[in-house]
Amino acid sequence: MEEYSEKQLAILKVAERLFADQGFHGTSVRDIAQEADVNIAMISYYFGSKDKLLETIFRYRMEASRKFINELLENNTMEPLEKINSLIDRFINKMLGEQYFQCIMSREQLNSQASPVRDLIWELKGEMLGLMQPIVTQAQEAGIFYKDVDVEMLMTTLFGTIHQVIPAQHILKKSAPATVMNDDEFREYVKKRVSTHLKKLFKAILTHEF
Amino acid sequence: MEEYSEKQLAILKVAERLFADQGFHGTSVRDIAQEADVNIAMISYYFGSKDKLLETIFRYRMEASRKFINELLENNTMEPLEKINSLIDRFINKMLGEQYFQCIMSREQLNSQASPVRDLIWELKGEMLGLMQPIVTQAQEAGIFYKDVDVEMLMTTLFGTIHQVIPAQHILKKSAPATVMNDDEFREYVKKRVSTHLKKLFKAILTHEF
DNA sequence: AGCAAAGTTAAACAAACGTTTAATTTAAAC
DNA sequence: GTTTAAATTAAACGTTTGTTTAACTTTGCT
Repeated sequence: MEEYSEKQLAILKVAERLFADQGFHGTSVRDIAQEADVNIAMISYYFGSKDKLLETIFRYRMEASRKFINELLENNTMEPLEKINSLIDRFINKMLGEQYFQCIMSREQLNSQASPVRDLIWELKGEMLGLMQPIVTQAQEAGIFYKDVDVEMLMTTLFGTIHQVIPAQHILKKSAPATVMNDDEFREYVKKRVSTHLKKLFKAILTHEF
Repeated sequence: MEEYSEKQLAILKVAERLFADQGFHGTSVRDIAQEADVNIAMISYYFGSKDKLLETIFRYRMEASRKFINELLENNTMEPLEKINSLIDRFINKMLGEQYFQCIMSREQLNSQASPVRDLIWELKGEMLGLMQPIVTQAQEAGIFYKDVDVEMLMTTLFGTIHQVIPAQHILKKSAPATVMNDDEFREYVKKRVSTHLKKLFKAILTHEF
């Protein structure tokens, strides 16, 4: 658990945005330095290398994700379906709230070559699966959820849908209702739409009710 | 509709694999030339530039996708749900059959900067949506499908799930049944698993039956 | 004030990048 | 067999890449 100076945070923030928008190899350290308004040498000075800068971004975000997971583990008073719905909403909020990082994840998980970053990704995904699995299993044993469900694939659908929505937002704007929207309103509109869709999907497949 | 020589096809094939595995900017023309066993200059000679090489790959694959779409449009004798199921299976087959290209699409659709390639992607996605939309609408009007369904989001789920499965295959191998599998058997196993999952999901949400 | 460490800078580094050149070989046409 | 165009090559092109250097400034401590 390290702390970062303002300047370091500025670099991390700019780098995250540029890596998301143009890819890791599509972004030069000079681009980052210029937009963050620091000297090029500071990136190596602070983070060691461009690779380690990416790794730092990952560890930074993943630490937050771990906390996020642990918080979710504490909700014990809810009904199974309420738990699932809460989980869906929290996932949507989390992932759409850090879209730049999610873009980087989308990209990096495609790399065929093994790397520390790729390992971190699948480690985290495993933990997320471990979050939903027991809820479903428990509800299945209690006879509340239907037995014949592939939870791993359901998690894949959850991730996949949200990851697909992130770059699709340009398009969703066109099919949105004609009412004028500022950025915040549109963000809420998207969240609501994904949330409604995923909750319906999960409820239907898990409980066979509507 | 152009034709390509063997050497050109060799370059396209190698480039597609490398772009998928390491990203566009992560792959050098020297890498491509070496693996395709041609001189570096041939790439500029044939395709003009590295950018146009990527664009060529896209146009090549997209032409096939267009044909694919037109074939799907001709199935008129089936029941609505059969049509959907057939569509799901064909999508899975298509996309898992060209995984390298789908990886490139996954990456390129994240680019924030406008480009010919990005336009092509969303154009194609629109066409795919236009493929499912009328089937659903027609069945809704006939009272066979439930009214309250967000087809655009459903299509997002379809794409998202499959796009998420492609890089997740390493992991799926671990949770696969212990029976020994060669590559072809595993590929079939994955297809079957995704297919079963998606069909259940679509049937539940569209018909409210199981 | 004086000193040591940390922070910051412009400049330079070698390596890798995409692309082009000019020379040579191959193939096809007459 | 000669000619013309296409294919292929090794080498060089000028940039850009990530990283390092060495000089300089700021900061914090005694």
